[in-house]
Amino acid sequence: MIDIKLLNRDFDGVTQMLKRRNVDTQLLEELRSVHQVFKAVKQELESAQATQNEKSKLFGQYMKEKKDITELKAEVEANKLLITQKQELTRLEEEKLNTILTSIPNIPDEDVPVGEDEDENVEIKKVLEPKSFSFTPKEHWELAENGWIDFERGVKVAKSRFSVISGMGAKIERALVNFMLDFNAERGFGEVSVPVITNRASLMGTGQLPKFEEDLYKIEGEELYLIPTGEVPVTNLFQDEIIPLNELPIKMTAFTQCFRKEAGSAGRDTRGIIRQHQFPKVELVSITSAQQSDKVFQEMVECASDMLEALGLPYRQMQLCTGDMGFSAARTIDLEVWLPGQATYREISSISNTREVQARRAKIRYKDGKKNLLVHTLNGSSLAVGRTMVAIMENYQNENGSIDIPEVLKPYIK
RNA sequence: GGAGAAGUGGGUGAGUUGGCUGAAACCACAUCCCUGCUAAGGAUGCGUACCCUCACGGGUACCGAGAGUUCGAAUCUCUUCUUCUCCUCCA
Repeated sequence: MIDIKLLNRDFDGVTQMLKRRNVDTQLLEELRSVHQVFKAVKQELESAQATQNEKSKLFGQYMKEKKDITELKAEVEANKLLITQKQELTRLEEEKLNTILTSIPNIPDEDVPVGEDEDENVEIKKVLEPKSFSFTPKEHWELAENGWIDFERGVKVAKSRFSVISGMGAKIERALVNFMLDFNAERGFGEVSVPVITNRASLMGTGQLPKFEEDLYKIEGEELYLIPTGEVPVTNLFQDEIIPLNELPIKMTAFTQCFRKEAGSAGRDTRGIIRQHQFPKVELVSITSAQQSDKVFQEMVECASDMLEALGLPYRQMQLCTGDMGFSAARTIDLEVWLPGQATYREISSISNTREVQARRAKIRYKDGKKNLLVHTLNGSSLAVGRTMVAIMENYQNENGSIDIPEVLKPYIK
């Protein structure tokens, strides 16, 4: 949700910035005019309410002084009607306002490259040379014949895009989670364990709702949803709070399962566990002041990057262009890991600074002296665990189909 | 799941025969004064959001949430959520 005051103050500037994300200028014009109408109507409402308060006070006086109240009563009654009308009007305008407001994506940072889609993302750097194989490297689902991943049984107990990890695969998955959490802890990210089901308010707070409902699993009969990412519960931990400045930045890490319907992804990545309805992920979330946010963003990018390096997985950093960024993000850096089986880099982490956008929705503020300011919220995967396992399988495979285990994971595997 | 009790500002906690209470008091906190030594005393300020105003200042809403009764509700009614206690149940 963008800052409506900023839009009013600098309409052309905001319009320019949002144009880079293909937001229709006309929509912004409409937003501005709806806001004007809303303010006007609300003011009329408030002045009618002020009258009502005044007259009601008089009423008490008259009663005490035993004065005649029939005239006053008539006035007050008429005014009451007016209030009801204005209330209805105000409600309608506010609804319109919110509908537009919640449908506008975040303003990209000025230095974010403009582009249509992922083809125009900009590579920042490549780290670690993909190793060359003396044989044709297999894809992870072929390697999974070693028993690490059981696709059929996943489908049996649930449906397609679910799988079962077993044996050494399961041990590695668990080792990865522990390794990641420890790694993050060392860099100052405090561990939290949170609900994987959240309410509507939380999903509104981080921007998944109202626009992306079709990709969420909803609990039948309740206003509850399975989380599509740990970002939702962790960020919303501070929903509606005012945090003292000296407690910032708050840096957290959490391991959760994530659930996505993958609506609109039919036919993509149908083999393997790259795209599942349920997947484990270790998440990083930070809550910072405006001044801290760039620095912490960098720390998060480094944290995830160094983790890949520690695991010995070749990757590249990509700066997403305006067209490829998520709805709430002002800037995003994706980490893409090298998959020898596919001979391509695939997303394994995505780190975003949403600036004030989520904070405004979730009402997360901090107190700087006497002022209450919106925090900046940042989130990023500290690697998707499933995809990390895929990367390990493919990068550490031997010709006979066996898979070596990265050094850093060995202490975690008994 | 069943039966009771309760939900007020950062905290404790008044207010529940409806109007003068957005809300006493105390604590905490902030600034200033006094004092002078590791403590104390005094003054003032101290919720959130939106709107009007260059500013001083003013308006509206909010006493868990939503709806209702009323000229007027923190105070009455209904719904709902949460917490606590007692059962029941359970990893």
